[in-house]
Amino acid sequence: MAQKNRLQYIILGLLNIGSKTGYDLAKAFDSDIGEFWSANHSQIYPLLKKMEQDEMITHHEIQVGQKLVKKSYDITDQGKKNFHEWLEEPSEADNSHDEFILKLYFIKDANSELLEEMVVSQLELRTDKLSHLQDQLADKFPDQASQQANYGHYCVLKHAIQRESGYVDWLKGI
Amino acid sequence: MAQKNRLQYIILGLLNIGSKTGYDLAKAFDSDIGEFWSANHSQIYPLLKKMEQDEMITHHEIQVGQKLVKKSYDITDQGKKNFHEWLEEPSEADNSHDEFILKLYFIKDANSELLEEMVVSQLELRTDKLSHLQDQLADKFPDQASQQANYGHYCVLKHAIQRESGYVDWLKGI
DNA sequence: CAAAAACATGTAATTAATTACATGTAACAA
DNA sequence: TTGTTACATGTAATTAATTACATGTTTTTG
Repeated sequence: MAQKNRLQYIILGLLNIGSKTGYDLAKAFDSDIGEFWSANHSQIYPLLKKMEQDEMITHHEIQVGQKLVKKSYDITDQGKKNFHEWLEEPSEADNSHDEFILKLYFIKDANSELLEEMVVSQLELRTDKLSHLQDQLADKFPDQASQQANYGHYCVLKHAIQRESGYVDWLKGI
Repeated sequence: MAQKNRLQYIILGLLNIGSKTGYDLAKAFDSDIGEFWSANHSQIYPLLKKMEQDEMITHHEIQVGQKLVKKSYDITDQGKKNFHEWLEEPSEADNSHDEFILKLYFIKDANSELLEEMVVSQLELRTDKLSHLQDQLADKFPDQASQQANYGHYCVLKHAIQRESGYVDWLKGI
């Protein structure tokens, strides 16, 4: 395996909401999901083909206008099973692509038990990370002189702390 | 071009600070830089080779112990030029890999004019984005019912706003 | 009605990135 | 001294992702 192929799960999640074309899926990355993930149509169309081979999804054709036939994709039972297994897996606290946010996006029910579990474990992960960052700050930039000496690095660390701290606050509010 | 190959600039930035081995560079992604970027040694070593061919860097060998010879890399004038050109380019407000943070990390001087410019343009970009997100929230989740109906999506949008808002505050503090 | 924008679907070429494979040295601690 | 951890450097195989190429239809707007 080279990567977790999370795009696959995003597609499953989106199709779990309802039937969609490749174009619809691609569009989702221009708005909502684009907030924390990106994908191009040239990545989506081949993946849809592969996912259909793997029996995660199927498609039906829709006649539109005189000539155009579009493919609308649907999630299969196997696809739903895979999607839910992914949701239940622990999420890494990656700095770039945030898998937790990604999973959260697909939780509909505010009172879901899964949501509760997800938030608790993520909160643990993030508070650990925050205290680690705070240790680093104290260690590397103990005084004003050291802060000024490497201002960019100092700012970035401050930013990471603020981000993590905001993240923790937000998690607590869920 | 398939991507911006920002790893190249990170390496230039790190070598601009001082001579380093491939191992040193790889280690940087376990601590500081790991906060907002990732790279493996298997990506770094081949890239170092390529960058040396492109005359961005050179290396000298260091005898250590009885047998081991390590390669310590240095940035060339051309490399420095390229690095500074990158710093001066506008940074995208990507959601995953944050190029602005990346550049900031390499700014030493708190009173640098470049820093001032960078912050101003990034602030503009980010405030625009924030207001766009706030519009989205008002549009998609106007009442409690809509928030509950799609709680995960609501949380994610709230998170994006909180993140952007924190980002803007942090930028203002630089 | 004509033009433009949005819809719709793909492939090809290239580059980026991960995981796994592969090997060996040096320093340090028990 | 022996085992473990950290240092050190690569390659190979695979997958992920971007950019560019390619084409055509439908809907909307002026």
